[in-house]
Amino acid sequence: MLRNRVKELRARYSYTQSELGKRVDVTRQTIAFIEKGEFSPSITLALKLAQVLETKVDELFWLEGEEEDEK
Amino acid sequence: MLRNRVKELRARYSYTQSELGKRVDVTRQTIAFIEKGEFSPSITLALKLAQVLETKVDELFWLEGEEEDEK
DNA sequence: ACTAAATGTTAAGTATATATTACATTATGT
DNA sequence: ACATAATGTAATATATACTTAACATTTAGT
Repeated sequence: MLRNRVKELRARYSYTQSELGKRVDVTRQTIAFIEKGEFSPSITLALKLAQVLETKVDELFWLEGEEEDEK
Repeated sequence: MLRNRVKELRARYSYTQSELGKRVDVTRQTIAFIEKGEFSPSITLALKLAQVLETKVDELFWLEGEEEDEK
């Protein structure tokens, strides 16, 4: 399960979803999806987000709980 | 431009591409593509790789050079 | 030299990230 | 109360990550 702190850090900088999206070059819907945890962004986007939000990727995103694949 | 140290760290652990793939639950071709820098993996995969290779995502992957989108 | 394992690489398919458009709801400022 | 900005959310389309399968080349062990 992928978790993240994007919404929290975005609030800290008082960025709107649109503003943040513009800074990392994606649409506001993409930011919204990420904040809702609906998908796992590319690492390129994650790196840009960490850069803009002045943090480390490892502090912005992390894996939590168990994997559900029993493989 | 996305760069990474996967091949280097994989060598340090003497993992084969297949072994590493198995540990992070992708195929060896996916590992090969990443090592060649052919695409930008999901952050979920990047986190798993960092975990298995005992490093941080920010040390495994980084953005280099200028963005080519003039937008 | 032989064999098997590891890697390089390519093509075609599937899954999913991201864009675009659109509309509804909520917050903010006047 | 009104207008506008910000957010929630959903549908459809496109780009790209990732899989599967296959074959060729290189490497390591005997």
